This record gives sequence, C-alpha cells and structure tokens, in this order.
Amino acid sequence: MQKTELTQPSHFIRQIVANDLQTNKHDGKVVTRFPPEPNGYLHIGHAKSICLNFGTALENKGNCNLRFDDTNPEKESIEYMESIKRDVAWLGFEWTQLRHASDYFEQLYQYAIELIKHNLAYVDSLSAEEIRLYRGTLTQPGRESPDRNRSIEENLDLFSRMRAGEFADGQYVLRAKIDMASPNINLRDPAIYRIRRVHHQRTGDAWCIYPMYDYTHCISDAIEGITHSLCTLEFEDHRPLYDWVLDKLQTPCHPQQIEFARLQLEYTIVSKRKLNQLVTEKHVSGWDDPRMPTIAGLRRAGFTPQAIKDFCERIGITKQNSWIEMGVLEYCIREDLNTNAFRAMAVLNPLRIVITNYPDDKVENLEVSNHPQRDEFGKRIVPFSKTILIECDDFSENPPPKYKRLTQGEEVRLRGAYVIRCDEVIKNEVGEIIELLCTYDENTLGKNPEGRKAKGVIHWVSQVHSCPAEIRLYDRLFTVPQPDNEESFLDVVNPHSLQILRDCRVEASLHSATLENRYQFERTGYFCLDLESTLDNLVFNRTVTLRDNGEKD
RNA sequence: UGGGUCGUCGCCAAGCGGUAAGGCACGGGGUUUUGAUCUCCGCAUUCCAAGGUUCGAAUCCUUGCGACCCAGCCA
Repeated sequence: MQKTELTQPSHFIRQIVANDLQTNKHDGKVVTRFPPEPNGYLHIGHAKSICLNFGTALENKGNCNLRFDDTNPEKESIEYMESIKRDVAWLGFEWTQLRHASDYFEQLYQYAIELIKHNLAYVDSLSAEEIRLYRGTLTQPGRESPDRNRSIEENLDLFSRMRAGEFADGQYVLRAKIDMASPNINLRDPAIYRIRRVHHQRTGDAWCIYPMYDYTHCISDAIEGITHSLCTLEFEDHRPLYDWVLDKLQTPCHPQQIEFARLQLEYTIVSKRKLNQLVTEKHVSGWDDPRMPTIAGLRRAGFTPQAIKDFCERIGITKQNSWIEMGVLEYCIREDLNTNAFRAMAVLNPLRIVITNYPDDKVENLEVSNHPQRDEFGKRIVPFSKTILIECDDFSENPPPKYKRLTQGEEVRLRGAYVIRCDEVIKNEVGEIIELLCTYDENTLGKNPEGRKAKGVIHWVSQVHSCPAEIRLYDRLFTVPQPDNEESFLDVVNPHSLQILRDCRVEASLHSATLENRYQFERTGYFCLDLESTLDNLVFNRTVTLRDNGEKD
C-alpha cells in the first residue's frame, strides 16, 4: 500500500470509478462495502473482494463498510461474524462502519409495503414446489400465479399478518410483480420475503419473515449510500432486478452494481460445503489448518497480509473466468519474506559430525548476520563446537555431478563458520551412515582458504547448544490443479500434504522465536512458529520452500 | 434464434483505429559464505476463426466457433 500507490495497474473498475469521479456522478464520493454472509470462514477468494472494495475506497479517499448479509439465520452465526471481523482486520483494513442487513429489517419491511401499494408486489399462496413449476424453464416462459392479481388491500393485510406470525412457515411468500415471461429468470416474479420461524442471531425472535438477498442487498446498498456495488460474475443476471427494485422505490440513491470474476486458485477448493467436509472428516486439523485456503489457514501457515494483498493486486480484476497458478501466490510470500524474514539455521534431519581437530571443550560464539542484504537487522550469536549436526541430505557418498555439498575427502563451508573436510564415514551394523569425522581449517573463519575454495555452503547447528523442535512441512492439499472438477474431490487429497518431522534441531536463538516473527531457515524455506508451540516443545510450520533452481538429486 | 457474460504467450494481464506493456512460469549468462536473493539476456510478425471496412484493425462491422453463469421460499 505504501510503495506501489503510483504504479498500480489500472483495471476496468478503477477506470469506471475514475470516470465517475471526473463526471461528478456521485458528488465526488466513493463508497463501497464488503458484504459477506456470516455463514463460514473467509478464504483467499474473499481476500480478492476485500482488497478490491477496501482498496477502491482507500485509493479514492472514500469509505468502505463491512456489512454482514445476515438475512438467512438458519445458516449464520455470531461466531462466523467474529472470525470475519478478525480476518478483515488482520489483513489490515478498517471498515468505516460495521453494518448488518438486519439493521434494516424495519426499513426493508416498509419498502415492501411501498411496493405492494404500487401494485408491484403480491402475497402468493403457492407452495415452493408450485412456484418452481410455474416458473417455466430456460426456454419456456413461466405462468402467472393465481394470486398475482390479489387486491392491494388484501396484499397489505396478508403481508402484515405474515409479519404478525399468523401463518405457518412457507404458507405464504411475498413476490415482486415483474414479468413471468422474462427471458431472465430472476425477473419472473422473484420471492422477496419468506416466512421462517428461526431465531436470528441479532434480532432474536422479533421477526418471523426474512427478506431475500436480491431485495435486501440493493436497498442496503442504497441506505448506506454505496456508490459502487462490486460483486462477482454470477450476479450479472441479478443486476436487472437490483435496478428494478431501486427504480421502483424512493431510496436515498441508486448504486451501480459492477461484476468481476471471482478468484480461482489452482490446487485449492473454496466451496464451504467441501471445506467443511475436509474439517469434519479430519483431512485437515481445522479451519485454520495451514493447508486450508482460508485466511485463518494462511495466517497460521505464516503468510503475511502484505503478501496476500500483493497477490490480489497482481492477479488483476477482470470479467474473465481464469485460474491462477499457485506459483503466483508463492512468489508473493517469498518476495515479502525474503526481504523481511530473519535468517536462522535449522537441521530437519540431523547427521552428526565430529570435528576431530577441534578442541573437546571449546565453544566459539560466532556472530552471524540476521540478513545477508540488510545489515540493519543486526547479528546474532551462534555457538560452534566440536560436535555439530548437519542435514542428512547435505552429505553424499555417491554425489551426482555438480553436487555442491559435503562428500568424502572434499571441503565445504559451514555457513557463518569454518570450512571442513570429511575424512571418514562411520556406519552402523546395517550400513547406515551415523556419523562423519571431519577436520576444520582454523584459518577459514570469515575468509576463504589459501588457494582454494569450498565447493558449497551448508547449514548446521551445534549439537549441545541447539534446541529440539518439531517441524511441519506442508504441501498443496490436492494432487490435481482443479480438484473441483473431480468426481470426488476427496480422491485427490494429497496424502503427503503434511509431513511432521520430530527430530529436528534448531539453533539456540530460535528458542525465543515469537508468533509474530517469520524466519528463513537458510537453504530450506520460510517458517513460523505454530500456535501450538510451547517453550518445551517448539513447533514450526513451513510457509513455503525456497525457490529451487538447483540441480538437486 | 431462452437470457447474460467472456475469448490477447504455459498462467494472469495491459491495450480503447497508428503497427502486441508488464508480472508469474520457463530457458540461458553473471555475482554470491543460502543451489536463496540480486542482476543481465531470451521468451506472441500475432491477438478464437473466417470474411469485410480502412492508408492502417487485437481494437470497428458481419458470420461462425468455444467457454462460463442462470430454472433456491440460499447468498
């Protein structure tokens, strides 16, 4: 938000807003809203909408409300509202006002009476099933309900009695009187109020009739003075209805609905039903499992708000259905963490090295830079001693060509420390390597050895000084790019999406790691503390691996 | 001949009648005490297709083709 303001690419919504500002269409105001239904957790797709709505307001010194579309109490809850507020705030956005569609229930009711009085709405006694039958099909026009020409007086009476609770759930419905022959099915006398005796999380039992989305949303927008009502493509067909309602009623203003394509991210699923299934069937640990595409999951995995916002900016806003590759999201988090994460060393699969020519009890507190490019990050102390641990992978008896790590008889640099040479490989009775005997060159601290150069650089920790840790390696949750297209998305859950390593050793400085900090474990990836971590049992999550251009085996 | 929307590089995406931006990915060189970062270079004679208008078309017109959305008293 701070760095790219002037270079932000334009997209069609920015152009519309800029043009409206120029022509003074809305008195020079820009007011948007993010209108989630509190019936689930926010996910990366919502992040796109959040960034668009809040971003549009911010860029134009306008306002953006957070409005809960809470018109269907059966599915909604306060718990979801709280999680949504937490996630929006975490992303770094501040809503101008917190609103609820339910704040407008009385006004919505009065507007409905207005519609009835203008002979533009009627109470229908057809059942849900009958209404479906009367609606017609995509190619066949619908038929008018027998109740369509009920008198205004009778409609008024029935509607007030609907509110008063005189009828059973489903017995009556209030419908807009538009056009049963419209090629746009949304205009075939859509239901705008239904009777539902459900306790509402905010209005309690004050109402037994609840307004429907199409009727509620446009009026809520108008009440809040929204100028640009941004929504996803599937609502394009609803725009004529949005406009119809506002055209017929004396509302404070008539916002412009503009549709954009929702985000589709490869290797993820975003349907609430499916996400819920992953949770309840224990394919993941919860809504905030680091493999989940939820904001909570991304947060726990170590993603930063800035990376997510950068991602949303990069993918653009258009009306094209498109699939974004994971690589884009990964690039964004790597870019952020590369410049902002402290470096540290952690050995995931330890292999012991004894430096035979290093004094038995000597310990050197080496000063190591916290960031190779940012000196202002300072230095930390990393103890060095005779017995150290390196990554199993960093030693090979039969190295492939161009191998840059440790091999017998060859030299390698221990990051931030000395150059060592491997002299001998110790194996157990079944032939597994259990220890390496090496010698170090005491003249190589902070400088290259005389006349030669180590083949590569590997990371390490001192055995006695390091801390044990559990490290969780996460990978994509699905094995195919579009799990939604699969007969059963559960069949393509990646069985290796979580690998828990329990014998890891991390450098001593990580004992004081905090939930807020991110780290690059040098040469292995970006990590953060998991919220289950304790002082006696450090747990780190891998956010993303380092980019790997190398010819690793 | 139901309605709506959309087709520009492997994936995104600018372009708005004056001769194809940019990002990701990918390939190659350089620097490097992270096979990271950084850096340099390469990467659409062509814009779904075919016609047409024009000095000039990805942009305008016509006709096709393909994809997505809509028949909840969900949002």
